[in-house]
Amino acid sequence: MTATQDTHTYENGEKIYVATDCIIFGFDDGILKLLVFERRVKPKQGELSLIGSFVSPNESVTEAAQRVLKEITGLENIFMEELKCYSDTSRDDGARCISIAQYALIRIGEYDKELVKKHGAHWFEVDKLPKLVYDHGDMVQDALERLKLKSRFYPIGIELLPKQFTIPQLQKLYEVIHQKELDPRNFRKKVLSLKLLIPLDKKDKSSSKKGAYLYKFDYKKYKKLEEKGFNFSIFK
Amino acid sequence: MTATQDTHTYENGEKIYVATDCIIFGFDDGILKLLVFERRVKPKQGELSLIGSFVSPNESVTEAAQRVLKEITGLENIFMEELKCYSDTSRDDGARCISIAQYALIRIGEYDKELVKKHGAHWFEVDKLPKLVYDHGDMVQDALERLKLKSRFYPIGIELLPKQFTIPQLQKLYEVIHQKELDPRNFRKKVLSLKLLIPLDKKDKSSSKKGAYLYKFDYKKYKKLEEKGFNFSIFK
DNA sequence: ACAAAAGTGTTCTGCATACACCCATGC
DNA sequence: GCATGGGTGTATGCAGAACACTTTTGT
Repeated sequence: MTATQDTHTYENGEKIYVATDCIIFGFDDGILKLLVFERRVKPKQGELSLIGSFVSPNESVTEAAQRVLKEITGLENIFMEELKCYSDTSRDDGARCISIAQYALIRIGEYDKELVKKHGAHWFEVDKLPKLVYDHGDMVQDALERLKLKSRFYPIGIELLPKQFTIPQLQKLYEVIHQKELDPRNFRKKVLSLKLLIPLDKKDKSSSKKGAYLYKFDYKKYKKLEEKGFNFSIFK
Repeated sequence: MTATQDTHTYENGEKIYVATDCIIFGFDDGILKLLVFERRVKPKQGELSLIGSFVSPNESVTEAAQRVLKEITGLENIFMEELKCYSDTSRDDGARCISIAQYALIRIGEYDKELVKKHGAHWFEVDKLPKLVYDHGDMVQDALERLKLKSRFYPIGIELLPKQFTIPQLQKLYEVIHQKELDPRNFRKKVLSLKLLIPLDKKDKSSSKKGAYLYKFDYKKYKKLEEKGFNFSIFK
């Protein structure tokens, strides 16, 4: 047993492999999807896994995750947050390895399709997800829970929508994340009352004949409000 | 750069020291306290740090934290939750080391005083906290934020109170955590309306002449409600 | 003309807020 | 008998929940 007093002396420490795995969510026309990756090499060749990497000695865990994300999707500066650390001794069948999982929310229209294809990654609907290797399935479940919780109080769902979006689109997103139907009148009222959507006087006609007004999210205003301790909740 | 496809092949992985640090909160008669530890050995001898340990190859991070907590306080089966991973390359001045911080909430009357003394640990009031080594100060700030957030929606504050407690005690706890005065009538009404406190027909006279009724928290009932997706919030 | 989705307004109810007084007891 | 903290009740307002109809336009 490593004696408590000895942290930061290193003598009693043994090194461990440290990895990060990314749970990459996308929202495609009413459906929540996950970017997973088909393993091309042994072990577990042909099986599905999250996209991950070892953390190298000259980068933080966050940097490692950002590197991975860029490598696969070409995207930078996107929403990504630490989920939790997976460290069961039995989680892996090789050497001892812990993984700090991160979940990312991307706009599904914006990633680099060539890169994704090149790496053998595919989008799967979250509710039709096949088995993933090791504890990656748990990671996805935990990430879904987190998304559900966090999106109630923080506008992170916005990161999954195109920069310009309609209110029905936003509603559908919340319905999918929370697996719950919402009343369109009350939803609209609540969302608009927050005064965080900027109307654009443009319509999106892709999903109806009448067309729905486009909005964009007022990041600046939200940031100011957040600093003042502002807090909202979409449902009770 | 570690290629993404190679996770779980280990060839490209380099090992890193993995530690865990515990942010141990206690609530002592209206004051929120933190258990910190005076370093007896070099480096940083005499400075204050959180209690931590390296994670050994045959234990999970959680197990390591539980081991540390037991070693220092004698306590087992207490509330502890992962906070986050601290992994900046510059966070330490020795070898590369990441730390997965965990915060724990203990009943300050129940720990083993001999053990704590033996290890050179002391309680400090959180708002009079001296400088801690490395990024431990950040960890404490982050833990306080988390405690604030989580205690609004989950009854984790209970873990800081004696098993039998009064409503004024509970209120004081919330006031300290949220740094906000609460109306005693409304607080009482809200708390009792949840029907999660079992009245004990006993009074605690330690803080008033009249004495205040003692209650205990109905863990079983809460667990059932939680499974059904029940959700409360102490404030708006 | 009609189907399909977008958009609008009102009522009701419950919960958070604000607020003032009596109670029990040790000193 | 008085100071100290504990305990109770009520009025108000706001925000969430429930709910039905009109608008636009492509076909």
